[in-house]
Amino acid sequence: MRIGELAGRTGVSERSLRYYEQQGLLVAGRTPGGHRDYPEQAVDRVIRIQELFAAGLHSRKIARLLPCMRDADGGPSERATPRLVAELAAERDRIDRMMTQLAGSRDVLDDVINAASEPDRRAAGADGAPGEPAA
Amino acid sequence: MRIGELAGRTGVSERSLRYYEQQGLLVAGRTPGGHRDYPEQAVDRVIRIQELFAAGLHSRKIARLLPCMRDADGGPSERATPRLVAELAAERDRIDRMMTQLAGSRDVLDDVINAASEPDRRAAGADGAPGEPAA
DNA sequence: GTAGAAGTTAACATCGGTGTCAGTTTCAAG
DNA sequence: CTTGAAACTGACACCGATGTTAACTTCTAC
Repeated sequence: MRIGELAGRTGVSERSLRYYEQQGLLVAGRTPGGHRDYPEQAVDRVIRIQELFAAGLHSRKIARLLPCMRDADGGPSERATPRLVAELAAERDRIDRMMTQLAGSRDVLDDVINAASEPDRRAAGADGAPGEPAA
Repeated sequence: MRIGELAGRTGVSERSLRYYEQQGLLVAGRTPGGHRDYPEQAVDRVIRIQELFAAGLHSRKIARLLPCMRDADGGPSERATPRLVAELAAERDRIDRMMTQLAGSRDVLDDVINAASEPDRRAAGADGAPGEPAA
């Protein structure tokens, strides 16, 4: 498929797809005229790349990681070097910590959102019971 | 406490603490000489701010959010406007999606890490059974 | 009082993925 | 062939939290 279709199906801009290729994250065939031609599996790969970016990995690390992960495409799947394994373990721990933080922030947001639609307890207790007995 | 101590206790650089104040996220008293003087609760607040940054919120939105969240300090806690609530709900949904993505990426990393320490199954099945029967 | 640690302001740099514009070329359909 | 959509390359801009440096002031302990 061509870059426009891949962009549409993944939600990733053409600009980014070209950037991924430049960084060695994505390989594309070429038509005789020089247009990129992507295989079907590129869709999954692009989504994976996006997820890894979202997880805070940099393109260089992703580039080293990609050949080691066997996705559905069943590629050769290299073995990660001890050095890379150590780096990835650190990344994974960082991601774990980030998930914990995200959960905390999400709860904070929920709290504020819920408080905004509560009936108004100005000087009421923390419970959800109806407000102070009218005088 | 002074900025150095706050930085040490929160793990946030002095630079960032001053930036937080500039953005209206953090209030500090001043000594007669102009040095910042933080209350004890600043520690919790800074950690919250860091979490919200990690969650992808921008300083401006955090600045609007902060007066609406009642933390342990039991501040007045304003009520969020409908507009803000809508924005925060969007942020929360985004955070939820991000958590899902993070979990996916973490699993990918675990996969690669584990594969690197596996016994070697070159042409073996997907199961963990001992390799091919010797000839 | 004095020295050195710690704090202050201001300005500039960085990082890296992405947006955008410009000028050219290719593709596909009439 | 022609024409308009789509793709190509290359360059520049941006965002925004944080690092860093510089020149100066305040605090603290002797």
